[in-house]
Amino acid sequence: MAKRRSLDTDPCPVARSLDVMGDRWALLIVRDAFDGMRRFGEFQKSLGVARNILADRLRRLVDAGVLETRPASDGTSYEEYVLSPKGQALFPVIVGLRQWGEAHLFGPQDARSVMLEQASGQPIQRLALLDKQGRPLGPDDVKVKKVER
Amino acid sequence: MAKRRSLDTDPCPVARSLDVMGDRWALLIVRDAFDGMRRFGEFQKSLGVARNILADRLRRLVDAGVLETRPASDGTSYEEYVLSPKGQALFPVIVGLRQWGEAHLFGPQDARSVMLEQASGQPIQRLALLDKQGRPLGPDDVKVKKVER
DNA sequence: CCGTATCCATTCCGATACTG
DNA sequence: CAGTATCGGAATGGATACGG
Repeated sequence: MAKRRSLDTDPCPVARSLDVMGDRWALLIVRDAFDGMRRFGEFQKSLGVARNILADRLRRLVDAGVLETRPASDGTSYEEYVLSPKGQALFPVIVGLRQWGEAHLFGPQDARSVMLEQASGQPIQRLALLDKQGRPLGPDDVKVKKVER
Repeated sequence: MAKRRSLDTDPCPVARSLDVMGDRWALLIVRDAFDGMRRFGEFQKSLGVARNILADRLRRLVDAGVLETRPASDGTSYEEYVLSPKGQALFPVIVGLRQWGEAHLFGPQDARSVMLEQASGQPIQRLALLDKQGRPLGPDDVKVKKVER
């Protein structure tokens, strides 16, 4: 009784995304992968997560097509975990969470250890929805359209 | 033993965001709030979640400052839950998850029941990071800068 | 170093009964 | 309708031992 209902067939794409990525570790693993981490031990050290949990989450992300495995580049017989194109497409989500956290979850005295900037050294202005003319949109400019198929 | 470690003082803003919003229901509640839902029963019906869980999650989101309560507008003695400015700032995160799900979690035969468009009726192009000139940036254009405080 | 297996505590979640 | 209280089962997470 009381089995956890999967959202993988939910009509809402937000729900389906959360079914895959909506737990404590998945998006942190993806964050680290964007940071260039590939090895089991790198993730484990960065996250401080138990190894059995990490192994389970990596497996799920591989099954979901977010990560891909490849033979270790250092000749050892282990795996490396790299973002697939599908995983790379999560970039805006990671940035959105980062900017929200920076703006609303740090006090004035609080240490900020990371911030985003362009590779050129310029700070990034913001994350935005663009219309076809490249103009940024706000919540009130957007509506959800119900579609039958 | 084995107590769950909180991430609310983690130096990474992504981790702090996930500490607040990184569970199965929080972002779905916020999604519904963006959709105009305010009442306990509306959320419950939309999510199908158990009422005790919903009550707990609403309380946490209020405590976190993501939602605010106000007296019911219909004269009843209950509460309404509306997004605070802090909660509204999650808009890009919701949109990012929505677009990722639309792009990668629906098969060709699969029903899409919702899609985003501008209030004007135009489809939205995409979610992007903007530099100061308003140009969209990709993952390779961005780096993380470590900052001491 | 990379995992897997096992054990145990905590947390999550659904069902249901109950209150105002 | 809007919650609260309680229960039991499932999932999560940490520690640790073990094997490749």
